[in-house]
Amino acid sequence: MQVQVFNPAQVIAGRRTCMAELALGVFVPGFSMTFSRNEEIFGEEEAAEFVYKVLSGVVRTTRLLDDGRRQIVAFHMPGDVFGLEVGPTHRFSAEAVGCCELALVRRTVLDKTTQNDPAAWRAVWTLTALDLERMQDHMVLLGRKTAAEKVEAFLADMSARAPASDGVELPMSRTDIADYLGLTIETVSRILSQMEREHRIARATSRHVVLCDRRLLQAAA
Amino acid sequence: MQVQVFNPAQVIAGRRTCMAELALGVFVPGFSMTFSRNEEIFGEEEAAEFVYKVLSGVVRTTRLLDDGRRQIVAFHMPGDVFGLEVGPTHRFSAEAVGCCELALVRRTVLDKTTQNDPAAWRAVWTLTALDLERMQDHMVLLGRKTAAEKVEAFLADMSARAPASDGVELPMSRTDIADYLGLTIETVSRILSQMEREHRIARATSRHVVLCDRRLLQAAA
DNA sequence: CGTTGCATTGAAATCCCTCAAGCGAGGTGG
DNA sequence: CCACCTCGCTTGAGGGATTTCAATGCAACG
Repeated sequence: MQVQVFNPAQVIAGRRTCMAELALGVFVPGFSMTFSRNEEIFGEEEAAEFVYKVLSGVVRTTRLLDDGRRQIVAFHMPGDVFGLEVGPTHRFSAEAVGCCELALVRRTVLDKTTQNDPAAWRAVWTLTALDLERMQDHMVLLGRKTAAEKVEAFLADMSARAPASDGVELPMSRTDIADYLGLTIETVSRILSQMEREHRIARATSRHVVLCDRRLLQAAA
Repeated sequence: MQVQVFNPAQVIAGRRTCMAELALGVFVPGFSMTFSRNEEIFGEEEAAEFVYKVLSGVVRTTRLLDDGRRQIVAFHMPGDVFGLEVGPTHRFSAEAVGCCELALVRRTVLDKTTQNDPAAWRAVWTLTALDLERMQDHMVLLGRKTAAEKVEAFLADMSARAPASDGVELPMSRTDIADYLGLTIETVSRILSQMEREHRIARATSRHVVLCDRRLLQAAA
């Protein structure tokens, strides 16, 4: 997949300043930016200068192996914060799944905010800890679930996080889904087709899925 | 596997009070306890009353699926902290891999410490964030690596975290290794045998492995 | 010396991947 | 407006990595 590269230094001119509520009750000055489809937000090993919050659209964070194998570590939906690191550099890359708008906050600014504010620290910790919980759940999926179970869990999760008026609108490609679930695009496609044959889902378009199965809907709630 | 159950309320009598350095520079009053092989430290859904630090031995945290499939989320080595939750309950169970000694700190005591101390909060956040980093690395392994790569990565990791005088002393069973790597015991065993045939490792006993391969040793460092 | 638990090994089966082709929507240029 | 291309998705056939099932080995222990 072709990925455009974004260099923050060049684009600062196009920023719009704003106050971002990074976590519950923690407001910090930052600015917002838009990214187009597949545009790189930051890359692996890059200096972690900013913390990001999704205002609209979806972001994926990914890890690449030398031979091209890719694992999507997370999808970030509106309201989600990402890019906060312990060390000085990012440990994976982030790209816009579709066109999206982000709030950027300088790491140094965030540090200054939390320096004397335990409540702000608790809020930041909660963000990270909730992220950790999500990762742990996903590890069980990656390590111990079958392809069918993976896709079902994914649909249920997306249905909960990005509900459309009628069913789920999947913002990402089959390749993204596969790299998130540890599968191939073909397997994802086949399982969706089979679920449709069994009337457990219906498809308006390839990206718009309606959940019909009782169990799926329950898992989504 | 048979798992004994531990009920903290019954055992408080046997505790020894101590000051635990939960995170760098953060000392809190707690007490220490010992657990025997396969003894349950806490269970899924249980109230998260304590935070734990490994003093000696190894602990595994696991998630169980209804049909018995198991995923080991992490192994905790001496110095590691585990059991700290956002919500009121534990999200997985923890068991002693072998006989081990833990420091227990009441969650309420930790909360009181961090309440007015941003530095303590930063330390706690760092613990959680480093945990998150480890989980993210492990997700790539689970989702995108072959069985051979998984075992190699595991040996390298254990070699770095639990180095023996000569090679690696694996404290956990093949079942534990398999459930950590998303494989079966048979596959783990076969790959170790194959690595031995190729003189990439040597085995003193089934639990004591010596790394011979250049690449493995490099990965361990 | 039998039992028990853990580890290894083999043979067969299965799930998922790889390779390859076809399909359909959307965009571009003649 | 239609031919043509591209890109993402689907489908099929075959193969391979890993699991499953089953048996054996081996060390510790009573």
